[in-house]
This record gives sequence, C-alpha cells and structure tokens, in this order.
Amino acid sequence: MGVSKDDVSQSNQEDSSLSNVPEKDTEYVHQKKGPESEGGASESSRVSVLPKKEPYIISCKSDSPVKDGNISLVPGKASDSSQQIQSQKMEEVVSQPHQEQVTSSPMAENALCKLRSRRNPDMSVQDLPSDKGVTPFSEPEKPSKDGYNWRKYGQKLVRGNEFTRSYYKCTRINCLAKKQVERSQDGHITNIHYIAKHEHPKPLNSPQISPELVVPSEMTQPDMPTETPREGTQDCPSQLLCSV
DNA sequence: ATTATTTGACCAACA
DNA sequence: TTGTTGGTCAAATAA
Repeated sequence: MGVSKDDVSQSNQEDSSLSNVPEKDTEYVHQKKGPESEGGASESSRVSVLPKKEPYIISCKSDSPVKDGNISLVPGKASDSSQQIQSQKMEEVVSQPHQEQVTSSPMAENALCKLRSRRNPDMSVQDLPSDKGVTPFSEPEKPSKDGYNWRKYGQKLVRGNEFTRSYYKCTRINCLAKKQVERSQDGHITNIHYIAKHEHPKPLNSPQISPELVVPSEMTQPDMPTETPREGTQDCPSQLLCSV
C-alpha cells in the first residue's frame, strides 16, 4: 500500500506550480504550538523560517522549486543533512501532483472516486468540512520520494481553507521525523516542511531517488550540526531548488 | 489479518 | 476571556 504513491511521480509539472503562489509564502509559517502528545517532535511544529531552538524544519515551496524554490530551515533537534536531502527529493514530489490534478483527470478522478467511496460511498463527498477544516479532496499521493517511508496521520485545511496540509510521520519506530505537505485547493503542492530528522538511514529500497538527488554520505549522517542551514546559502540544500 | 489512509473530534497555543 | 487556527489522535474503511 504505501508504495503506490509513486504514481505521482510521473508528471512533470512545470506550469502548474506558479498558479497559486501565496505571496506570503515566506511569512506563512506556523506559529502555533506543539502539542505534547507527540513529545519532542511537537516542538518542531514551528515551521517558521525564524531561527528558533526547535528542530530543523525544511519548508519547500513547490511553486518555488520550479521557479523560486524557497526552502526554509528551522533549527531544531533534528536536522542536518538528512533534511537537506529530503528537500531535494521534495522538490520532485512537489512538482508532480500538479499535473495530475490539472491535467490527468482520468487517473486523478479515478483515485478520487475510490477514496471518496471509502467514507461516503453514497455521496460524492462534495461537502466541505464545516468547521474542522479537514481537506475536502483526498489524494492518495504520498510524498515519499525523499527516500523515506512516510505515513499520513492527518490532514487539515489551513490558511482559511486556502491550503490543505497533510501530516506525515516516518514509519520508522523510533524515528520522529515528520513531514507537512501543504497543497493549494488546486491540488498543487505549495509547501513542504520537514520536521525533525530521521533517526535512521534511508531505506535502501528507494528506487525513486536519483543518484543525483542522493546526498553524500556525510549528508546522511544524523549528527552533523555543522550544517547549520541558517545562513542564506545554507538554506538551500540543493541550490537548484533555492534560487532565492 | 495486516497495514495504510481518511477524516471527525479533541486539545493546545495564539490573537 | 473568547474565538480562531493548527496539530495530533483515534475510529472507520479500504486494499
């Protein structure tokens, strides 16, 4: 099951990304709180670009990667290179969904139909969540292109229902790594945040990762505080993504 | 039977 | 103090 998300990988979204780019993407950071339920990871919920003491968080604007490529790193307990790596992959992930949503209707619709039938076999689930803010559209795409295995544990509408945020956790037992994928109503991934870092190396079986995307072994080292991606240059794990 | 996903509900932090 | 927003949990469902 968790492998089928690769389906998204076959799209080249290039034009899509620009459609809805919140001008405030930079400021659009989460300033909320970190529930204790998660323990340490919760603290990292600050995806803000502001350097705090929280775990490193990498946020990539999908529209950006293609055009602007904004990646924000927030200092935290986790971080380092692994995340940078992820951000690279992220870029790929980010780009794909666009096309599916915009162009590939057959597949997208098909998937949506299936999903919808799950909860509301009878109704098309057109009705938006009233207050909860749960995303109206659910897509089976899992941004696991970074080489890690993620499991989606939540989804919500944020920013006035303007964006849908999906919450992913690393499937590893002791791994606190989390990922937040923000998508516009159009289905375009507009932002991806990496919270905390993986306590384990990437699974070997990640064919999705291109050799170019693979980061040097040092990048994969969990304990490399030297990376401190706070500097403007460091923010971009891959300068390709961060043109800013 | 197992695993992953979806989504409503609850809780916490901030304005 | 209240309202809003965000994050996570847990139950239900599907593959």
